[in-house]
Amino acid sequence: MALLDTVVMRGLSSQGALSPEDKALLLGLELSPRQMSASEVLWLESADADLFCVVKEGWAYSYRNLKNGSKQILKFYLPGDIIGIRDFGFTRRLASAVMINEGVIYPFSYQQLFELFGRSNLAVGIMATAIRQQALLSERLIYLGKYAAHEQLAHFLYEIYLRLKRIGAVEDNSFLMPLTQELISDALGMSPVHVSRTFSMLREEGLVIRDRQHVQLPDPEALARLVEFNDSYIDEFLPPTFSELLRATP
Amino acid sequence: MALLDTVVMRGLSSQGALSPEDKALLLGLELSPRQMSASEVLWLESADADLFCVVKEGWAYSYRNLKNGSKQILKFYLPGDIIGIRDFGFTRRLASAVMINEGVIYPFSYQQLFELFGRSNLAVGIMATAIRQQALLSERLIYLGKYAAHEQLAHFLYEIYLRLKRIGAVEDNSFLMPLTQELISDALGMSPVHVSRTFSMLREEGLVIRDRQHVQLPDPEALARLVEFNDSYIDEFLPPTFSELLRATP
DNA sequence: CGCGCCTTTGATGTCGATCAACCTACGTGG
DNA sequence: CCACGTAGGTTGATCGACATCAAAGGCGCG
Repeated sequence: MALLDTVVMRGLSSQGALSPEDKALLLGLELSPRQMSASEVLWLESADADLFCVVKEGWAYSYRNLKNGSKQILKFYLPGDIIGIRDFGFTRRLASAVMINEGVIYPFSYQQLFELFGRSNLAVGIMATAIRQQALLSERLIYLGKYAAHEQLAHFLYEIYLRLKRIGAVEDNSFLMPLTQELISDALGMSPVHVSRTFSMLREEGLVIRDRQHVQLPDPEALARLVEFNDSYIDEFLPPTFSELLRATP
Repeated sequence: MALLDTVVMRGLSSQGALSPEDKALLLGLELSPRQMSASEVLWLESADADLFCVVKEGWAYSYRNLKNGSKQILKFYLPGDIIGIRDFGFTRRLASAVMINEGVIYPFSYQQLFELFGRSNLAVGIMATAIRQQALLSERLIYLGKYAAHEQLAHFLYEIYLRLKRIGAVEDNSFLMPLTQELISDALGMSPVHVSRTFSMLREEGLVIRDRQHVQLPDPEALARLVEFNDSYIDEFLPPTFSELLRATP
């Protein structure tokens, strides 16, 4: 359970890239769920790094505290995401991780991952997960660099929209987003007030309707055009050629 | 040759985490060098992704073109770095990659990587490389978010300094940096003029002396303090516990 | 020597930060 | 059931960091 629920593993599986033994190995991990309350801390920056977490229910985020007292959010984690991959290969956490609302997570240790690495196909899956995270980070970086606030926010919302859509959490172009404007401001590196103004701007243009946690994108395509969104880095699981290579390699 | 020259693999090797067979496998890859001229393109955004490149000599960078005509540089690659890991797991390149000055690279295909994945220890090494890149990206993201121009530039220079130092390319606190201010501006998301002004500011404070490609940091520690640099994400190769786990796992 | 690339310096404009007040929804306890 | 407190959100006024435009000063190279 749980690791197979991961976004990437589901993709691998649906492409027939996982052998029965691979699946058995994943299932054999025997992860035990842990109930988390809102704002509960998974770990703090520079704590010892020794495990990952698969998010089953709820949202979480990772962040770093800054000198000036504010913080920079690196990523929001939705159900199906793996938290902690960033720190794999380091002795200590590079960022803190905290739940946003209540939820359920499945922790699993580095040691368990090592066992999976014995099977090359799974190594590829884990690797792909890590790379995908990096892709999300790159996109954010690009938008932080030279884009105006409304473009950043639009891009951010569209990313969330796509990620929720692929786990079936979007209906009628609307979804639940348990984020305060302050959290969003910490992610986009702007002030909370400006996030508010920017939401107003997008509302007036008919692109985003938001009431507390309810968000609706009346015309997602228009939004995508505004931000020139290249969805491949979210929609794609693994390239077709990979599945072939994986089946070919013993 | 070449893959063993990689920063991470050298780290792994020095910790005794690579078995003789691992090393043999790496050496057996038989990579052939390719001479590159300045500004030569490795690949363009959305080209088919099918290989990596180990940088042997010279500098390179990856970037994305933006709507407004400018570009965002994602990363500068120095000798010992691997270019293209970001795209592994995607069918197409997420960013273009270009040489800065002339140099030598060793291309190797995805297929060759798959063969390495059969050996779990090597999978871990590759994985660690990818994660490390992500860490660099995270740091940049943090600095783009809420920091002033002089802090960003200081952070950028100190990162380059550390990376060059670990490959032995720093002498007397000074090094060669074949970057124009325009390239730096594209990386930091600010205007070229402001990069110039910011360099002046750092010079007046006695933190950075720059003449064309020659950069000297009279007091690296002062710079590190200014940016609260946490070098673990560059200095560290693999945590000691990893080496144990790797030796333990068959 | 003279052309181009890189860099520097000055003047002006603007996007978003900051400070501050107010408003709304919601939960708590009297 | 209402009074109140608190967290989140909106709106206005002011200010500053950086962008942009423009011109001029090195430095290397053909």
